[in-house]
Amino acid sequence: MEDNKDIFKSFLKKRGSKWTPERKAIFDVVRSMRFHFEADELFFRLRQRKSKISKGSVYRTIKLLEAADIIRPVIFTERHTHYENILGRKHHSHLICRKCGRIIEFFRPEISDGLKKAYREYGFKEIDHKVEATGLCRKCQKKK
Amino acid sequence: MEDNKDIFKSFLKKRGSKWTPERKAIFDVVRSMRFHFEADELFFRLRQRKSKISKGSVYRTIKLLEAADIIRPVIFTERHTHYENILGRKHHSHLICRKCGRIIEFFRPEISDGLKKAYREYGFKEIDHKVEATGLCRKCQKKK
DNA sequence: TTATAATTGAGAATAAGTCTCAATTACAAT
DNA sequence: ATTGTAATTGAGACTTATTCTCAATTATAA
Repeated sequence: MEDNKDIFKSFLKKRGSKWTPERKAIFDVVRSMRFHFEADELFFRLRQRKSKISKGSVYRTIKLLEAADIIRPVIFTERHTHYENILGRKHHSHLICRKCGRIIEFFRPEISDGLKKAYREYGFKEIDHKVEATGLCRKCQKKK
Repeated sequence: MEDNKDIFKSFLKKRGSKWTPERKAIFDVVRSMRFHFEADELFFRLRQRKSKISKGSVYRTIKLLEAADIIRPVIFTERHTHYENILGRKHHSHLICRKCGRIIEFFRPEISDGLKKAYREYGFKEIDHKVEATGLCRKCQKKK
């Protein structure tokens, strides 16, 4: 397995882009995120670290991290985009409670299997997929 | 099967809301949409029909149609929300070409099966789900 | 050390969607 | 039919995530 610490730097070098302190700081924060996050959250955490990186750079770097397959957008039917760190993680689906908003990550081989068949059937080359299932969690079902 | 023409009217009556000409006009346009659409598209089509319904009413009515399970949001990683008419349609997944944007709707029993298992495993009561698979269609694979 | 093309910060711009509120309207009760 | 009233509407202001612009700065190849 490649060293995760250098994956973004390598990606940038490979495409002739620069490895700047701003990009390093943003990548560091992203690597520290254990769950889903939004652009604003990165910005806030950078501020906590006394960094003065601008929002513009945060958004710009998010796009680069997406292009590098380090994060991917996960959309939860809200207005702003959520991301998740996918470095070294198994591809998974999301189960979301409509009432309390709790998010559970799960993996089901049947789903991967069905997707693989669909890609084959329509002659598509696979890139990525998202599965978002909504419902009511046990607690919220009781809470009439 | 219930008469689709009256489903929205019944829904509104049942909850003590009014059946207005504006809501009827918007529902008519929605019923005429064969594929995915955005709020703006409804607004534009209403204008073509010489209707002067405001954007506010379009957005408000979209929410009601969602609550009535007549349309549902389908999110394609873009900034604005897309909807699809689900009246009398089988639940399906989307396969999207990253290059040309082509969207294919498909159904795979393995996916329904995997989702059902996930809902059961985590004790969730099912509401809805979305599956969005992205890749490159046959044509775009060739077009290096 | 220097040249230069890429990157940055600051803040203006954009645009989808929401909110406000006075005027209008559907419809239940008379 | 008429009326009372709560719901709905249109118009446009507002919000807010994200993008854009551009002059100043900086990483890096030469």
